[in-house]
Amino acid sequence: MAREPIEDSDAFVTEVCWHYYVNEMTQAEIARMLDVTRLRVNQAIQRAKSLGFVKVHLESPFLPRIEMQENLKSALGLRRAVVSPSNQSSYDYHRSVGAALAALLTERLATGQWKSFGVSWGLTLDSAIRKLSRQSHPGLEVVSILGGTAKGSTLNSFGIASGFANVLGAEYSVLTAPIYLSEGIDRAKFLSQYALKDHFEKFETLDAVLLTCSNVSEKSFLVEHGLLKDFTPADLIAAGAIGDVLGHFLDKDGHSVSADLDNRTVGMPLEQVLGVPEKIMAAAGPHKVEIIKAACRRGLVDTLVTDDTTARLLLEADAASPTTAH
Amino acid sequence: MAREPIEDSDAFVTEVCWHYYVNEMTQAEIARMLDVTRLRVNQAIQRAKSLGFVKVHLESPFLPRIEMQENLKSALGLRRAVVSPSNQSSYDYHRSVGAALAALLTERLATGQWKSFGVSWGLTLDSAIRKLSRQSHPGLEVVSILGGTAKGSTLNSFGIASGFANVLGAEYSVLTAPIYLSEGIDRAKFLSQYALKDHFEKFETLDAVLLTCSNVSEKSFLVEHGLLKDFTPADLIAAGAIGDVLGHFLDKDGHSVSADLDNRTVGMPLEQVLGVPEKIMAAAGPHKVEIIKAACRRGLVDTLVTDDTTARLLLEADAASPTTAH
DNA sequence: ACTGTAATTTTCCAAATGTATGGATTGCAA
DNA sequence: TTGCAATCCATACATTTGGAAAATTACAGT
Repeated sequence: MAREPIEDSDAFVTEVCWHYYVNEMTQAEIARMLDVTRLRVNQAIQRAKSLGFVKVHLESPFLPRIEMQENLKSALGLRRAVVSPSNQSSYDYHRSVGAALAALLTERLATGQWKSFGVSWGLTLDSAIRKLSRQSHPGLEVVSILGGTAKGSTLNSFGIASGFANVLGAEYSVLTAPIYLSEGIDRAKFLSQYALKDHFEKFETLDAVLLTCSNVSEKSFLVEHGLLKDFTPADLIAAGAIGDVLGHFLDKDGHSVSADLDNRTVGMPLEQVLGVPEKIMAAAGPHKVEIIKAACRRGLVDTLVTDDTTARLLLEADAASPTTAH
Repeated sequence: MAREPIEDSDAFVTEVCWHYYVNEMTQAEIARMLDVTRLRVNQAIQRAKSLGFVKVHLESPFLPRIEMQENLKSALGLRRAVVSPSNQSSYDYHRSVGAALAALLTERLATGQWKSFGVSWGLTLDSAIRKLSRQSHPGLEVVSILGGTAKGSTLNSFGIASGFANVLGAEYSVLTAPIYLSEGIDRAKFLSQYALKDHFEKFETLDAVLLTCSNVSEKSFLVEHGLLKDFTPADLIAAGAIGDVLGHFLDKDGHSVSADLDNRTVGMPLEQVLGVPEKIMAAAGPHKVEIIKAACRRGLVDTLVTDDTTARLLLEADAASPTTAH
């Protein structure tokens, strides 16, 4: 080795960003003032952006899609729908929906008097965390409502709950268990463990849950990393599954296709979800259209956060199949 | 007249900003997608910025100046000091300090349990309002602690209090009176008016006040627009005045130079300010160094929000004059 | 002192952004 | 219809930004 990389301290990065965003200086000016190269300033700003140091935040983000939101509400029987504009050309589901969820969550935390809310996990929630501004909610508890997988630590059960809690200035409680129990483990016995029992009791008093969903495919994170050997995507599809919510694979009407798998799933039961006062689902992408509709039909969702691409598909599909209304 | 300017609706502006800031599309891409000219997109973004639609917000803005903050605290006997980096080349006092005050206020509102706080007026507070994100504090009341002037409506007493209340989601109460009473008006009688009496009583229970200050010069807003004919800047300077806090002109030690003028000032008395739990002064600029020091010496300040240019001058001046310590 | 390595700076270039200008277009009035 | 006035558009151009080479520097081991 030859030379240590000089680490741009957080203080330096913050100062650069302050000059850039607040004082609206150009990068070259800042470089001259602080006597560093422009490159360094440029990198500092980019690092700050990627680290989430700098949060941009639109004051009234949902004006443009109001009409679509209204249509979604009536089509899917929702209490509230949030549709964010997406970038059709380089389509990234998570970014836009994450930001919209962050804005919604901030609003709900400010006005609704939540004492605790449940979170599952996935890229969408991870993205929301990175869009949230730091807040302080001392009495609030973030409760993980789904077991985790071995891989993918940050967007796993643990990382998501603690991530929310950290940025919101809240407490958190994680579900220290795998999402699916291996064969041979007695579910009742496993769940009766001291720590788990306490945790499961918290599900009863949640003021809200943040749900996600996914379709059934090899690319799905859950299928790839979490699913048990005994269940293949093909099996599930054959049984009518079109996607999953909280690890439960559902058919078109939102009913579980495998009581067997349900029995091994460690997390909040869907029946219990139905009783939560605010059921917020954040999901987007053409491949999620069907499972979103299924989840709505089952009554698992009262607030849907999605993007306009997905919303359009949801409305089209809905208009095409008149059976939906029931 | 020939043609109406097509007004870019808020919805359009918001959508453009969402694509630009959240989806990180280029202006050209957005223009193509929405089928407008790039110029229009560019203008929409600029308008959004100037309207305060888009708020940028750094997560840990005060790391860089910690040392200076500590020095200020001990030099001026403060409980807390916030020093924001300023743009020395095109120096604008208000922008940077306004943003710093906005960040501090957001933090205090989240953690401190304020029921009401008082505000004076001026460009610095106006700038802070425009940096604040929309919040919701239903139980909070913003109380104007200083009468107004006829001119300069937005940064006047009324505009500042309602501006804070609006963005913070709070109530407000304004002081519907001129800052200085004309000669011949009986102060006691005037202040005993029904509406004013109620308002003055609110001063007793304020959890905090946001103060500003100014020096004595023809350029000072207060001197230019609010001051009575009977008092000229020259008179005040001759009497030892170096600036004003809440319309009271003070000397080096923070004592009023004109009991006569004090008697005509409509606002919170300085004696009463001393008893407020949090006394936050936001002020910057070389011309304010002396009055800031005077206000601190009088004990009118326990939290100072300023920029690094001013902080440096405050510390230099302080080191030069050993009398300060007392 | 020499050399190899790794990081930084310099330099350069392409893309994106901000701004100005002449000409086309539109709405209105005579 | 014509002329006027104001606006919008296409274009061009200067600045700023992002990123990627080539050149330089600092360090460690020989």
